[in-house]
Parts: sequence; structure tokens; C-alpha cells
Amino acid sequence: MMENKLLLIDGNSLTYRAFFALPPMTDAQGRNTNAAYGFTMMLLKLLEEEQPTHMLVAFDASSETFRHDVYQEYKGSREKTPSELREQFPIVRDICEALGIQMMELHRYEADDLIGTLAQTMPADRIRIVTGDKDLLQLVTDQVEVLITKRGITDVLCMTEELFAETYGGLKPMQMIDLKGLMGDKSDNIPGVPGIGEKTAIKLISAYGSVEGLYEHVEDLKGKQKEKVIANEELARLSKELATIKLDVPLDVTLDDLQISDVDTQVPYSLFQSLGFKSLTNRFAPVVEEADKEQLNVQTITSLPEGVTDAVLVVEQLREDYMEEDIIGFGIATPDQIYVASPELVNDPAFRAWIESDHQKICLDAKQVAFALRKHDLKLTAFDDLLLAGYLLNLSGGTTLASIAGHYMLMAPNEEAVLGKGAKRLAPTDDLLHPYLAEKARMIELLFPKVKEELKANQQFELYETLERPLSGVLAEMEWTGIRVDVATLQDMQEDLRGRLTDLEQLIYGEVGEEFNINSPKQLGVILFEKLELPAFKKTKTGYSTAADVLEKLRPLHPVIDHIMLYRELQKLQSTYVEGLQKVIKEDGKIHTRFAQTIAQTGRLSSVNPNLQNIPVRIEEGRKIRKAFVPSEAGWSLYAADYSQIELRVMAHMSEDKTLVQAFLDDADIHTQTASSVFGVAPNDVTGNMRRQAKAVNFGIIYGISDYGLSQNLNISRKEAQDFIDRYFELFPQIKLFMDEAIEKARMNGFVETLMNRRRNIPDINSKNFNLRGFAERTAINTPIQGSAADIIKKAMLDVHAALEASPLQARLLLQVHDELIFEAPDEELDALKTLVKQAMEQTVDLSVPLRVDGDAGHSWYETK
DNA sequence: ATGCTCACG
DNA sequence: ACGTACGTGAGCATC
Repeated sequence: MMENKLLLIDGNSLTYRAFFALPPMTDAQGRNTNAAYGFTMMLLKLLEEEQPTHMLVAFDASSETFRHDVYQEYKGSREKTPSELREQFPIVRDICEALGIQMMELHRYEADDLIGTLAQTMPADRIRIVTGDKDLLQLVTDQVEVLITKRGITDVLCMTEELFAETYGGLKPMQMIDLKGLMGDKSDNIPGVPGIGEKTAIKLISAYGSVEGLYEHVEDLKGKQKEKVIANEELARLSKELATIKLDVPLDVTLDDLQISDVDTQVPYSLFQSLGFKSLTNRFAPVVEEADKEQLNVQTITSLPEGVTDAVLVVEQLREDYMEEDIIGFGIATPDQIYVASPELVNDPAFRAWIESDHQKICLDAKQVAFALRKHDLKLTAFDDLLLAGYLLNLSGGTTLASIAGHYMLMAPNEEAVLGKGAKRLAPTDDLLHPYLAEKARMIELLFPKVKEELKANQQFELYETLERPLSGVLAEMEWTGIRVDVATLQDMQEDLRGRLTDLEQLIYGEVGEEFNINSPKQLGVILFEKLELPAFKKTKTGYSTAADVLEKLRPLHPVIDHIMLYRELQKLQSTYVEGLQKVIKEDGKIHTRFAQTIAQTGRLSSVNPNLQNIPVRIEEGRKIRKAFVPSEAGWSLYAADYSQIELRVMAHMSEDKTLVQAFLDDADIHTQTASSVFGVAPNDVTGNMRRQAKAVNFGIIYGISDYGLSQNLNISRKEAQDFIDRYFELFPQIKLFMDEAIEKARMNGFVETLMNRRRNIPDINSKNFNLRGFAERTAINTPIQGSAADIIKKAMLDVHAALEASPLQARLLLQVHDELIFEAPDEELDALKTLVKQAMEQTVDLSVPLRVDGDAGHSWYETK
């Protein structure tokens, strides 16, 4: 027999949440719909993920409740529900009804009490409650779990008895009401005992079990606290009563009444249509509407028909690693006809001519398309790139066809349903694949003009058309070229490391007296902090932290720590670099990384499979890895050119801080200069340690400094860190102003911008959550700096590439590592290359401070320093 | 799939 | 009182 699974929904709480979480939306008649939309998304997600058999949405009755009888001011501090929200409750009810879900409200009771009673009495096999209100956590038992909404609306956290105990210092969920009795609840205007907050309340309730228990032992308390507790006994007992959810509301329902009824999809379909919920309309589209899809005029072709000019081009591959993958099909969308084709189309002369013609090809990911076609000796010419354009809108949820479609309330075709995911990904037969390709091409055709228009409205179209789009071609070139890696160098290192690692392993086992997995933080934690009883400073969510900064502090306490740190260092080199890199060397003896252009939130590139932007350099041992990266031809060298202090220069330019700008105009050593100012000594008297600290402060500034962060980094006290920061802002007042303005701008506009109009949305900037807001503020400061630096080097890459094309040089760009470019060139070209690169990189933009580029050539990457 | 740790700018 | 430095990707252990 099937399990009964009951889902109890706090209708008021979720509708409130949705209202405040979502931007305003209206339907065709101008009714507000954002809360109703968010509530519906939540409901559908729950139906899908929880698969309940029974469900009920409870609402507060709008009248006064029994709680007002004992305390007239109950919920007295609440602001009146905005009318934009109030008018959406009837819509929410219509939606529940349309989906066949029972609703309930009862005069003089709140939704909480109805849910509490049902959770207590319904004979379901499993019961889950969904709410945004922590009050309901008191209902958690071994039978009942509470799903509580986290940030956003569709993310939930499942609160179980165990998790509750972990969160609330070992308390039982029922003791939530005792906590509220002492600490009160601002949002419900429950008073509690004045002067007792969450921390103290948890302490007292863990010690005495309950409010009643506390008053039995009130003599044990001391001083002010004792006075406060005694003086407010009435308030505490009243508060507890108010916070207690009633479990015996007289209700006349059976479990059967709550069964989810089968509904005709026609009803929610028309409702969602009238509300303008486009994506939901698609989901409930009745079968007859399938005719709509048929109307997609799809034709299977083996040769490209005459007359195709500008069109959408889909070149489908199974996985994202486009260097290895074969083409599995094509989709081509023109305004009045969609074509689909098998991989053989690549041999069709008409198709080949079209690819290399000036007709515009709108792709989802032009770099992927260009690469796939290049393997068949085709050069993709005249292209647009929806993914790149969408990236610049900085949508939440990453840059995918689905997220761009979602932005315009459209539903992208379901890739997973057709191709599968993970290990089960498989090319389907053409009768399944081709309709998908047709839909995908159609969706791209629909979306591209919308994104283009939005970019224009945002003054971002130029960024797309003159920076990102041409850059994708340069990146494709770099990926295609690849960088030569000398396997023998890596093999020698592997041998050496293998020996040293086994020796270290034995040494460590000997020192601690047993064998264990040194790579397991969990096992290592047990050895260090339980067996050896070393002090544990820091914890992670799951246990002891064994991170490097912790080990560093433990170093003097036990000789094994040194060996563990060395083991970690060598193990990392061995597995990630020495072994890892060998696995991705292709038959041509080269590594071809992929540069991801639509991942980083700041506008930087990222590098995958492998990541060539994090090859070791700081520690000599690791730096040796770079000896394996060599020129691809005899008589050639590598050349690396890097921007000096680009982020600080960008900050000097953007803030127009007089002191900082002058320092760069003077070409001073910026960290020494900062140290000289902050410590008040002549530049010549700056010690190494002073410079090191000033450098940390400079970095901290770029990251959106906090006293805590700086204190951690420099291993000094928070007070000392704060003093540094205060001093810094006194000396560089315009930097402080610049940072405040960045935050203000984020608050006003909801986003920040870089020099080239790249945007990052900062939704949490006005959050009431201290943590989220702090994070948002630091992001608002860091993103314009990091992002503008990314803009600049991207533009420099275009300039360098163009200059190389225009020159007779054979030199070519291989890699970008955020502030440096790596080239290879015949030895005799090196002088010319240095001049060309330095010129292009330094002159690519005109700032109020000069840009400086340093460069070095060598016979391996190791030697370019 | 997720968390921890650590490599880079 | 809160609990953080900004941005990435990869390997390993653990669930």
C-alpha cells in the first residue's frame, strides 16, 4: 500500500515571503501578481519534490484571535499588510483551488494552530510542514519535520529533531516556546523578559528545562539577571502562552478530506494564462495546445536550401568538452522555417559556404560552434552569441539558455529530458533529438533580439559587440593552439614525489602511533584533537578544521604538524598538477584548456579542464611545475607579460584619490609608499615587515576590508587591524569616499558597474541579515575594481591579437591569467614581441594613472619571471 | 552531491 | 551579538 504523505502549508507566511522576495509584477489588467507567482512556484516545487498524497494550505483568519484575549497588543507592532499584498490572497486561493489543494481558515485561530492540530492528529505516515516562520519549529518531532524557507523563495531547509538540537544548543523543539517566553518575539510583539536575548535564553532553558523550571530555581541566579527574571515572571509566563501553538483546535476533518484531487489541467492553464504566468502556462498547456508546437515549421534537410541568410545556428554536441566531442545534429532557424539535420550536413557544400559567408549566424555559444566546425575545416564567420549577451545581464542562477529564457518568462526546451544527465547522457535517436534541436533554435531566435534590446537599454551593447563577442574568437584561437607540455619533466617529478610521500607517510604514522588516511580531514581531526589532544581553534560545519592556518598555529606543539603540512603540500602537487596535468595532455603533446567566458560574476575569465590559471608559483617546490610548460617548436621561447598592480591602479583611477594617483605617477613602490604613510616613516626606513603589512592592507582594501579579515590575514588583533584601517582611510580619504559611493550606488540601483559598463546585481545590499548585507557591501566594492581590471585585460587581448595579425610575426597568444598574458614566439621575434605587447597592453585604455607592464622570456614558463 | 582544502590572481 | 576578507577550479573523502 502506498505511503500517506501529508504536507501542511502555512499560506500566509509563504505568500508574505514571496511578496517581499520578488520584484513587482502585474497581469494584463494591472493586478499585482508577484506574491501569487512566487507562492505558485513554491507550491509546484513542493508537489514535485515531496510527492505528497495529501495537502492543506492554512490561512490566518483576518479577525482577532484568542491570543488577543489574553494580550491585546499581540502582533501590535506589525505594520499593516500593504494593499498590493492583501489583494493577492484571493488569487492565491484561486490557485490552490485550481490545483485541487484543500484550504482551511478558522475564526479566532491562526494558521499555526490549524497546522499544529493537524500535525498532531492526522494519521499520515509522514508529515511535513512548510513555512517561513520559525515559530512552527516547536512542532518538530520524530514524526513531523518542518521545511523552513531560506533566502529566496524556493529554497528550503528541512528541520529535524537532530538539526534543531544542533542549532539550538541541544534543546528540544518544544522548548522553543520557553525560549520565546524569555527572549520574546519582536515580529509578533511578544514581550519576553526585557534584557534577555537569544544567547541567555538558550543558556537558561538548557539549564532549567523550561520557564517553569527556571522559576523553581530562580534563587540559583545572581545579580542583575536574577532581579530581571523575578521582576518579569508574569510577562515570561504570558509570553510563553502566546508563543504556544494550540494543538487541540476543534476541527472536523479526516485525512481523506485532504487528499490532493485530480484536476483538469485546463483549469490551472486558463488561470495562469489570465495571470500572465507564461512559463507556468507552458507547463500546464493542454494536449490540444500541442498543435502550437506542430506549427513550428520543421523540415529535415541533408543540404542547406537556397535563400537562407541570417539565421540561428545550433551545432549540437553531447557534452560541453567540445574539443573531444562529435557533432550529433544541427538546428537552423529562420523566421519562417526551421531546419534540422544529421551530422553529415557538415559536408554539404551549400552549408559550408553559408558558414563562411557574411550572413549572420546567431549561436548559443559561438566558441563551441566555431570549435566544432573548425574540426571540419570550417571557419565560422559573422556570428552572434546569445550566451555571451545573456552573461552581461548578470542573471541570477548563472548563464544558461534556461536562465535567459526564464528572465523573459519563457521555458527553454528540457535538455535533460532529451539527452539525459551525468553518466546516463546519451545521444538519442533523431526522431527525439531533432524536435529538441528545432525548439532550441527557435528559442534562441526568440531570445536574442530581447537580450540585444535590453543590452542597448543598459548601455551595454557596445561591451558585447566590441569586447566580448570578438574576444570569444581570440579565446577560441588560444584554445585551439594549446600549450606544449614536456611529459618527461612531469614524470621525473612524479617519481621524486612518490618516494618522498611514502617516506613522509611512514614518518607521520610513526609519530602518531597509528596508520590513518592523512588526506581525510575527518580522520586527521580525530588524530590531532582527540588522540594527541592538541587545542582545536576553529571548527567547520562538520567537525574540526585542519586547514593550513590552523596547522600553522599548532606547529610548535607537536613535531608531526610540520610533516603533515609538508605531506599536504606535496600531495597537492602530485595529484592536482603532476598527475592531473599528464591526464589532459593530448596526442599533439599539448594541453588545450577551455576558457569559460560566462562564469565569473566579475567579468573575469575562468579556465577549465585543466585550470591553467592556478599553476603553482608562490612556493618554489610547486613553481617547478612550470618547467614542464615549454614552447611548441624548437628555437622558440615563451614570453609572459603582466600588469603591475592593475587593481590598485584601477582603484586610483576610479577614486581619483590624490595621494594614490600621485604615487603611481611617481612610479613608486606602492606597498612601500603605503607603509611609509601608514607607519609615518621615510620610504627608506620601511622595514620588510612594514611593507608586508601595508601590502596586506592594500589587498584588503580591494576586497572590501573588515577588521576581522585583516586581523586573520596578518595574525594580529582586531583592534590593531582596525587601527591600520582607520589610519589608511585618514591618509587616503577619497578611497573611503569611493567605497561608500559604491555601496550607495548598489543600494540605489541594485547593481554596480565597471569602467566598461559591465554590471553586477547586488540583491542583498538592503538585506536585514547582517551577514548577507556585509557580503553584498564587500562585493559592491570589489566588483568594480576586479571587473574593470578584467575589462582592461580583455581589451588588451583584442589589441594584442589585432597587432599580431597585422604584423609579420609568428608569435601567438597562449594563455591569460587575469593580469598576465603568455605568448610563444621564435627567439628572433622576442624583441619585437616585447615592444608590441607592452605597447598594446599599456595603451589599451587611458586612465588617470599609467598602466605598467613587465615581461620576461624563457625556455619554459618557469623561466619567465 | 557536498564539504574541505588548497592552488592561482 | 552577529562572523566575513574578493574571484575562480580540482582532487579527495564522505554521504
